[in-house]
Amino acid sequence: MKRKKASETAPLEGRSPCAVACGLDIFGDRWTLLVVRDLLRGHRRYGEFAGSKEKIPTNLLADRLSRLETAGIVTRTPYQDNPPRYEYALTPKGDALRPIIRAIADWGAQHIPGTRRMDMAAQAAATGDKPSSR
Amino acid sequence: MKRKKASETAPLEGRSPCAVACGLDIFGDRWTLLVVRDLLRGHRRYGEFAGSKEKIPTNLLADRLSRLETAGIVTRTPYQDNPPRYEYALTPKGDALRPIIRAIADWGAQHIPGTRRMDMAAQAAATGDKPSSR
DNA sequence: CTTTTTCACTTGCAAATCGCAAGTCACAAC
DNA sequence: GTTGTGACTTGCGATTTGCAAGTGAAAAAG
Repeated sequence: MKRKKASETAPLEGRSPCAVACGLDIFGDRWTLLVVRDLLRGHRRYGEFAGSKEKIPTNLLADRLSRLETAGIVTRTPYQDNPPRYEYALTPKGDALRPIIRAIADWGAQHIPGTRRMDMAAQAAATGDKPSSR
Repeated sequence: MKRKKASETAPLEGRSPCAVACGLDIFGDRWTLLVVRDLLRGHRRYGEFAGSKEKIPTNLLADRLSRLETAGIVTRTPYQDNPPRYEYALTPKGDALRPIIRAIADWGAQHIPGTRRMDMAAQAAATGDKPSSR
């Protein structure tokens, strides 16, 4: 059980006072922002994340979810007691990552051939962007 | 000597057609976007990147620079012949990463106590943002 | 009521990556 | 000629990945 200690709003490592550096300490890896992307798409349960086409290894999925929880980005609430099952949701702090995902999706769609922005629920609504304007 | 082959605009691994996933395959790690940040700040030479306060290990710096080069995000041009010395600069594709760095800086400054957005040269000008309004 | 599935994770482990320290190479300075 | 500087490379132990298989409990199937 990795649910050891969160010591509230942990100061993390903090390798520098730079917001970019510290942000990357939290989600700078190949999987974390992908589970955030799935959360933004409305995924709530372990199996839904594991079922995404990128096929995250289940041990990493469990690890990333628990890190995101201790980082205050997702919440983990039981939706059934026996056997204990939880569902995950973004906190406001997690939802605030949306512009980052958006920016990455924009860049990728424009600069990596063969990729496309996939539907992100309520994407336009949340940022006030017009679908037809850029 | 990691300068092996770039095979033009390589199709990369491409673990899915998702722009976010493929973007993360390129810069989804703790250091890559940090050197992009430094490039946006105007850093040009190896020593300048190595001198940033996050203290990237030099072997990783060399590796990240060559990956960024093969990804078409930075260019490496000699500024002296003997001994051969190069300087690095962002391509347009690399400069297009600016909104991502911006989004991360915004998020970090707002959600990670003790961090702040550091000056990013010509940040406002490139995005049409007003420095005094937020 | 016994067997099979499903869900949500763990565990094991080989292979890849990281990060620190030290080394190299060529010239420039002292 | 000894030291310094810039740009890397090399070694290597420690950590992290990623794949496969296992676990536990209930729900569905036979």
